[in-house]
Amino acid sequence: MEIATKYNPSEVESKWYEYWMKNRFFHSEPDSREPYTIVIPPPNVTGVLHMGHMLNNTIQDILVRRARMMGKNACWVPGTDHASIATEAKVVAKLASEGIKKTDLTREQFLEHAWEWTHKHGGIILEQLKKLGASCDWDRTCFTMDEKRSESVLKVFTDLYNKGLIYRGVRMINWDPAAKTALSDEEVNYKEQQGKLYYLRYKIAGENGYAVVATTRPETILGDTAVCINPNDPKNAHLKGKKVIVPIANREVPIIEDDYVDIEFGTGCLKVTPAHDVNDYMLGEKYNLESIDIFNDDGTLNDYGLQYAGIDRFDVRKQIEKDLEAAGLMEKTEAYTNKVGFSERTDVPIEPKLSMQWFLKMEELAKPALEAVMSDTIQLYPPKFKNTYRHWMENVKDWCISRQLWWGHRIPAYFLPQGGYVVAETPEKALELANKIVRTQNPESVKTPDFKPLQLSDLRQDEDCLDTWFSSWLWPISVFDGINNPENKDIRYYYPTNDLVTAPEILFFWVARMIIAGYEYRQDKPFGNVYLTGIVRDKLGRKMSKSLGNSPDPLDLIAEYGADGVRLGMLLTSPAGNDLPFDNELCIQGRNFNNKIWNAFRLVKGWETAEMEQPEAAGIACRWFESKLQQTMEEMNDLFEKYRLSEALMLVYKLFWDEFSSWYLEMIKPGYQQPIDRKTYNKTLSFFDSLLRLLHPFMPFITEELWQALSDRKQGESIMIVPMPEGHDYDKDLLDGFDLVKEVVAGVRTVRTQKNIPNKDTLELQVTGEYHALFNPVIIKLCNLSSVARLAEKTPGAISFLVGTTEYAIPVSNNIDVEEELAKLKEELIYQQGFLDSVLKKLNNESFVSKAPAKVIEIERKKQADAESKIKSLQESIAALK
RNA sequence: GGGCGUUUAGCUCAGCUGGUUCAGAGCAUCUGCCUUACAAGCAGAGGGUCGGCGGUUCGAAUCCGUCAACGCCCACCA
Repeated sequence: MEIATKYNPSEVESKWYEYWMKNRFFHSEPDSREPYTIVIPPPNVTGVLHMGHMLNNTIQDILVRRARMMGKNACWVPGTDHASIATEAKVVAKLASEGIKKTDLTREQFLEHAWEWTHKHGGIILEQLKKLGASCDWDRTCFTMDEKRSESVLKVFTDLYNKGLIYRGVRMINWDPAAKTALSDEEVNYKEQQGKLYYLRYKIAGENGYAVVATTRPETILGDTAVCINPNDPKNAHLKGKKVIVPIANREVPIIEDDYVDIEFGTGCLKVTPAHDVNDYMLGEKYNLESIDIFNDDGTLNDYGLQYAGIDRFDVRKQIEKDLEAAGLMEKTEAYTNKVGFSERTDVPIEPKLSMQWFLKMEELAKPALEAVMSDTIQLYPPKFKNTYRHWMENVKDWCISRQLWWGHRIPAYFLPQGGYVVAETPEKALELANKIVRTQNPESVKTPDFKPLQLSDLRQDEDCLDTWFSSWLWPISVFDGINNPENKDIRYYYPTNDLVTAPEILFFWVARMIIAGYEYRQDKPFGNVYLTGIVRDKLGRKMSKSLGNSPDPLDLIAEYGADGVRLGMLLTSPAGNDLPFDNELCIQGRNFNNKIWNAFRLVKGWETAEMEQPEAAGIACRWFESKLQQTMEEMNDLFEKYRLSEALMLVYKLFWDEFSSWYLEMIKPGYQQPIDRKTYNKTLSFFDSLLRLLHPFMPFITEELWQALSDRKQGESIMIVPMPEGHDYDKDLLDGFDLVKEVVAGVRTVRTQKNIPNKDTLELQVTGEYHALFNPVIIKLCNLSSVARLAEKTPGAISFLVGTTEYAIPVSNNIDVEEELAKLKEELIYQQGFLDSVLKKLNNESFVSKAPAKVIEIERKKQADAESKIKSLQESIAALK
């Protein structure tokens, strides 16, 4: 059979993915086995796969595939997020490109466009995940805004409202006067702005003096309802208890005192405009100040703007500066740089604006969630995030859950014509509640003949949507329909899930809130472990982003290096929580490893077998590799438990490349065109099988391809559903002994390289000192020796090296460079003597001998003896050469 | 401004409660090889005063203090 010398991933990947799908290997149903569950962090429904997804989903797939092979009933639930802000922004942009403004559409029309967009672009990302090899249970694919998830969200909202945890309140939001919409904090970009700091004079009521106030926004004075000083500020103490006149508005406002004011800033005197500044709003709340909104939605001034009404805020600023100067109320201006928030969408400065929002009380809800992480009921990897988590949870603020958007779960609150509102899961239930209110409010009118109960059309549903996270926080429960049907068999079997793999940026937005929801709605954690990945960066350390254009297209990478190659590339250098500086170089390394495995397979499958005695070297090799395999598996299990996946990969990488390919296969390899004995051959196939299984979670495609070819497989068999190799005891002494063998072989090879002795020339190896003959056949084979001779004294002039305290020597017939050899030996001698000195220094130090534990002293004595023995042998060699 | 974290070879990282020759791994680099699985390979080699300073200790990459640089999260300066 001719097999290409290079592995070609594109030929095999789609074949095996289809095979897995056809055989429904990814699908899970509850059964008697132990479950292993992961829910995917749902990507934005209209998103495309980026490098962050690659990393994240590679890790999840590794965990799921491994769990499956460990005998668990593994279930990885995929899905997408409606991502209200991001998706709505995309739809708005798409409509804009067609000349349609959102404001020209009704809500229903807009949603039609949004759904159309979602159906067209939604799920592309899930198809892309298949290229990566993701073994998701696609039958369970969910969407945060599909029917069951929507029902869950409304149910939870209603429930929390009924528990008194949801309330309405006024809050500052970011208003985009160009788009006439509210923006989330994430959609605001702060930029440094060159501006002015204006010092304005507010006349003190009934006196001649002025209070001088520093501001960057003189146009907002029309909304001023107080001036604030710090109570500990001596220079403004004379203002205490006074009132001042706001310029132009000529409104008398009080001087209030609060230590929020920075004495050092400006004049230490702050104008308070509760309607247009977040901090001022808080002062307004605290001191019960009036709030005067002076802006229209488009950023022009309203009637409170007096003569400036109808003019844009920035034009007013210029005008008011002149007018104040003219009135002698402008003390001075200074150049000033401050940060101004700009709309990500329209790039105009945002305007803080007060608006009525819905909130969720967090304090009580957060308690069990904090406790769960602090007590390690839920483990964070890496654990350093525990601190961050605690800090946030201890200072948790109420969650503003409303968004001024159309794309999302509409808030199930219904306003009654006569005022007030009801909250219910459906309009019908809302109507029922509303009529109940009507009846209790007005028991008499109900009895009159012309009483008409409220109709659905009388109710006006709240216009706002819920924050996207208000649906995704239910994800681990809602994907199993555990909100709507709390006792169904899926939720009871799969919940709590095992591992969550996500980015640290959303630890609070998402992870913390899922934990909260888990305890509130299942009285249990949503997952046991949280693996926090790093950020994928480019070579220059920049975050990969679309705007920078520095992110490679994952699908191009897969086409170039194969999915397995890219998976390895992602994982080779990414311990949990660390950023991943991505470089194509890593994929090349991954691809090369694929090729290495491929070629090892070619070698093994190319052998003919014959009935013959197993060579001694092969027998030793089998015993040794058996132990090496066991040892590595033990170490891998340990690393997986600690979620140190990169290290686990590196371990199996070295096991295959170094131990198996470079050592084991070289030891058992038959001579050219010679057959191999059947015993060794079968053992080798079984090793290969084990190695493929260990590698499968990391590189599913090539391992399936080779596993299928390793022996005759039946239809429906697959490496992804066979068990991981069983671990058992191994021979530690054998492994230690072999480590010495490696050093001996390396020593001989070094001699060959240095003396330019071709491999085909047979050499004799002489040994003086402690030595086990067990490995002789192996050493003879690997080094092409004629014999290993145990001698009291080596041949004079032979080239020697030390392994431990044993001296090895190779007699060479000619061209030995005595000077060079002497120099080498002398250098070694100097090192050993230096080492001996440092050991003796320790041993002669009385405080060391008296204070150090006996065991440590014992080790030092051993070092001394070894060094002395080495020195003796080196001195003998030097003498012999001379 | 508040909190957290990082700093070990050219790069990315490992080094657990201080003590086996502890200064490591992979990649990259250099040298020699197209040796009958693999040049996407094989064999060999070089490379770090463990960020600086100070302290504790018989002994510090490891513990403590301090300084510096970098990163992240949260809040935001009128």
